[in-house]
Amino acid sequence: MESPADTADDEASVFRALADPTRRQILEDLRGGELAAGEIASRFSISAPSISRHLGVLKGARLVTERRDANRILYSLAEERLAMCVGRFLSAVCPEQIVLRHSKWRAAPEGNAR
Amino acid sequence: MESPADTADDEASVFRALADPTRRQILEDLRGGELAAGEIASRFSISAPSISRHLGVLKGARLVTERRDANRILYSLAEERLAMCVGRFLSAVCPEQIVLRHSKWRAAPEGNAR
DNA sequence: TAGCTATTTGGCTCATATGCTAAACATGCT
DNA sequence: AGCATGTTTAGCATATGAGCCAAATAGCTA
Repeated sequence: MESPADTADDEASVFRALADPTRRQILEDLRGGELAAGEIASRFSISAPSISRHLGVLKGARLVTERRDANRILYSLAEERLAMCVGRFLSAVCPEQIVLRHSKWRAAPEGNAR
Repeated sequence: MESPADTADDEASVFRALADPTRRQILEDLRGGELAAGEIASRFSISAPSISRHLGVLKGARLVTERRDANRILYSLAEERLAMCVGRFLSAVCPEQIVLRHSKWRAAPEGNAR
């Protein structure tokens, strides 16, 4: 089942995940299809454990999903979630500039934490 | 003239600016038009100096512009830049999900920093 | 100039984030 | 079982970030 938390501090975890350039690059790399953790790590000059941590952050923000394939763990991109979370914010701030293809999210609630 | 640095570490400054919920809220607040620093600060429960720092970060990412009006400094939203920077990334990662209204940016170069 | 308001800057504390290496865990193979 | 491979977890060092208060700067008005 889908996790219920989808509008509130969700945005926070997504934008924090996107704050790091390595993580953004991982997402771009996953655009081509699922990749094993090691394959991802080999594209960067930082250690595998560090990449593993980045993948953990992305997974925590639910921007990627993982599945086990024998020895390896394959990661894939949660495109729609990324587009929804970021798109929701973008259309709250500059709705004139952007248009979402799938507009099936709920409008962002007015109550903001401050 | 547009500032020349517009594709490279620009994205980094924008996404780092967006990582903080207070800063995202400031951007949303500026959606209604320009606001003085003090007006912005009064909407939050944190100190004016802290808000000033947040505004500095947003200004550094060129997501807001400032203009002086006598005593006060009025900030306004750089909507298009926000849409462009975030939209460029979004369409690099999940181009199927989103569509930009003004598509007048250059395509992101292949050479990535890593 | 003095005094007032608005805003930023300096200097500090505390928490979080990122990187590393070494060690643990998981899976498959012989 | 024992070993090789792939990945994560533990533990640590250092850097960055966000908050505060006090003090400095900028502009206005008397």
